[in-house]
Amino acid sequence: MALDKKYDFKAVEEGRYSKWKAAGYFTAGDKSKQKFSMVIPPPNVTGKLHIGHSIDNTIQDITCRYKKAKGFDVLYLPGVDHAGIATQAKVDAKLASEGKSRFSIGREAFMKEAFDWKNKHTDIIHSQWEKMGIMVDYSRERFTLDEGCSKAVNEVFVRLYNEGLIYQGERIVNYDPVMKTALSNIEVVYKEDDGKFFYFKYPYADDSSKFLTVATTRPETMFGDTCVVVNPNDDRYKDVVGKFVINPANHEKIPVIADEYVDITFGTGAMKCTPAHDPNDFIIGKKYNQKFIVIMNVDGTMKENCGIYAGMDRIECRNLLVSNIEKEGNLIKIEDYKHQVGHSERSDAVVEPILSKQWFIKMKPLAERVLENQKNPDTKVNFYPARFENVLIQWMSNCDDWCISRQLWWGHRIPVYYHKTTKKLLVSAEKPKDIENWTQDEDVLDTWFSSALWPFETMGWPDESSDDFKRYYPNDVMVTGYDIIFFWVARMVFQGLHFTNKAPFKDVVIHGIVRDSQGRKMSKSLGNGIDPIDVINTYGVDSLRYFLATTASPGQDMRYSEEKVKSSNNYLNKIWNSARFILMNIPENYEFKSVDLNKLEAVDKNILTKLERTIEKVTKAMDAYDYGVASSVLYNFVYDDFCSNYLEMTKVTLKNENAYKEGTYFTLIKTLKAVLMMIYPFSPFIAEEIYLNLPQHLDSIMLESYPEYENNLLFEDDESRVNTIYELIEGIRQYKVQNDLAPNAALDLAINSDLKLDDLYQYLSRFAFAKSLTETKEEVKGATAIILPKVSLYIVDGIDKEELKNKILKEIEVLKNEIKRSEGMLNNKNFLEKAPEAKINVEKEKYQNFKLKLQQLDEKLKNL
RNA sequence: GGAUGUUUAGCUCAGCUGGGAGAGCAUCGCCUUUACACGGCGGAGGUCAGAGGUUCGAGCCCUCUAACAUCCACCA
Repeated sequence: MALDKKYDFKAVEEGRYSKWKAAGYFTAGDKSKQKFSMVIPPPNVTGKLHIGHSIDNTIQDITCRYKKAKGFDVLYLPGVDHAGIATQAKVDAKLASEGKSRFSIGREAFMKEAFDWKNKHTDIIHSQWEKMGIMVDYSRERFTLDEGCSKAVNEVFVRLYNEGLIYQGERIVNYDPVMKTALSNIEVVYKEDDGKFFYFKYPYADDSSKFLTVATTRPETMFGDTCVVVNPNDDRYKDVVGKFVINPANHEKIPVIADEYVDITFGTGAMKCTPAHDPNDFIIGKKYNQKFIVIMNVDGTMKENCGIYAGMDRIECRNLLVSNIEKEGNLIKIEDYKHQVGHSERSDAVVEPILSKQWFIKMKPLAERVLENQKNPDTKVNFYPARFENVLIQWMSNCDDWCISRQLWWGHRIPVYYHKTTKKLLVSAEKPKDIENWTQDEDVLDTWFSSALWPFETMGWPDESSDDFKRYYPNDVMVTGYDIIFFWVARMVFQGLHFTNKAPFKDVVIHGIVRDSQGRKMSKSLGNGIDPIDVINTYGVDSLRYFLATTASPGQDMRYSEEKVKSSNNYLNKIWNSARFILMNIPENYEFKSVDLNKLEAVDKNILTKLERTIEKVTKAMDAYDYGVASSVLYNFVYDDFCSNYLEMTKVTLKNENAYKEGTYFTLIKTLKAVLMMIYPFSPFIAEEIYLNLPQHLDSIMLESYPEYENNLLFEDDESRVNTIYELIEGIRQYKVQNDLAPNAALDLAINSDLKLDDLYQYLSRFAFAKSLTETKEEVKGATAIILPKVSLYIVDGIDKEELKNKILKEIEVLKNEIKRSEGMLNNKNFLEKAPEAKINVEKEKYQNFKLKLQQLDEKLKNL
């Protein structure tokens, strides 16, 4: 078999994935091996996958393919997330475009719509996984709303409730008036908005000629005000504390109280207090036994207790109220004011803090368990890079209780039932038998509630005796972006510890996000997103994967760069062509078998030695999830050692009748195979295609083992002798360029060396166009010398000019500086005492070489 | 206000536990040599943000400063 002249990624990738899948290579379950498991972060069923998913999946798949090649039974478990708010927003929008709403069609019909949506998008996601080439085990695919996950969710809810860790409470929560649901604190994103600061007169109740000035950004909440608060140390207001003022919005009498919370220097130092619509005011309200007056509906319209404003939208109300207060002469001024305003992460609506009854998880005991666990080196979760552990610890150290109820339809219904007549509350995983007497809680759970259980609910939990749970839990690694540590990683860790007594995974590998070429975040509004499918169609998935895995260092953001994708493609083409060369040069029916290592040619020993070192370094980096380092070590080996040096050399040995060619064939195939295995996790398609053209291949590279480091293949003497040849060739080439000689100018050479340089002339004539090579025991006068440790090579003709003299002078200058530096070090007592001996010896050797070279250059200069 | 990250060649970025700075792209010169022009050979280009300090030795460790970025918490 022979490879095509050009690496055609389309031909290479076409149909390959379905063959792998059909052959069952993605299915875990080989009990003879040690297990390695990971779950995919389930993508939302809201749309198609973007390049952020691509980097995530690429790193996961590299990890899995590497581990599989290293002999593990790998489980890479796929699935999708129902994505409560996000999906419901999409389905709501679809219904709206058809002139319908979820309320007009009812819960059942809505759920059908939503499931249709989910199915359609799951299909899209599947086709994208296929395009990305990820080896997920479809036989174990899960969905966060499937039966097993629902069972796990109910179990967790009930147990946490019974343990007192879930409670129902009336508290200020962030309300999204567009989606009409409560949100957790981390679903609120703060943005700087242009707002207004309104200054109002609050006349004294007993003397309308006097007033307090109170400033606010949200005048519409004044209907819920119960008092005005000033700082007790604020001299301006000492006399008014304890008196009453008139709320200019509704003309009600409210007291002025004093509390140190108020910042004297901010605004006017007098703050209106709305206990039901502001978290800080809520605390003050509790402290001073205030009423909690809710004045806004969940859709952002004003309640009946707002007089003429009842039913108005909050902003409409604000505008009208301000102008009415102005008419009454109580508006002092309006200032422009930039401030941070909370927006809903999903709908972007300005969130309203509203007092409402919701379900919460009590975080403190759960978080403390996480913090405790991180102190134990044996059971802690290891972050790569390590600094991200701080993000977890910091958040766990001071997080608020988690509001888990959502006023949505798409999600896990809260397993709480209210008795129709007795009003008794029942928390139960199973529906009550006399369901007709009960009403189930209308709310669903936060999506992240089920996501938090993902690492174990997908493996059979709560049935801890299930095969997969016993074998594959806990997971070995979790790969995800840093933007999701709070939302997901932290919650998986505390739920895992609480319910399985184990951290859900040993390692967490954190990666950054892909930005556009200018470093901006990709977003719909900017329209700067890169569709991975477009990249795959242009450059192939192997190039995209290589690019994504190798462009950024761990945890760091990266910029999308088409040039780099292209250069990844060039690299793969290079590997393709090196393979093509090798396959062209081994005999037709060559059988790959071991050979007599002692008889190997020096150039073969040289590359085998370098290969072993490469395997060692690459493996070490792969084990540390450091794919950037692994790939660059391999890259340098492939380009410099393998292609530029070794393959060129074999052009000589393969034509040499006396050479041990069996050894060269062996070395060629062994090295190529190792290179393929090392590139395979990154770019599996091209690796497979070439692999299947090797002699004695298995059915697929997916069945092949990763190369092991073998120290019986280290031939250090031969390695350094051959390196000397490479250096001589390089020196002659430089000489030609510097002396304006044609690259193929023929030269007479003389050599003085103790080294056994096998077939040196062959190599020099082939790669440096040597006309002759003679041995000499002394310096050749008037010739240019290439001086290496233990070798001097003289270029006898091609003679000098003034330029050459200048060059020598320059070289002498450089050498003198080196010698000065070296002498400085070697004369430094501290260095000699404190530096490691090996380092000192290296420096001494360098020094000797410098001296020798200088002496020879001086000679040469004299002879000119 | 708290925290983290970044600052290295024209551009985008590597640089592992401190021991004389690398890659890709771009650029210059030469080469169509039967693996590859998606290439080969050779070159040019860096006070490693700044200032101190530790060390025999600092891009790397410590302190401070500056710019940029991100996250968390936020005063009505």
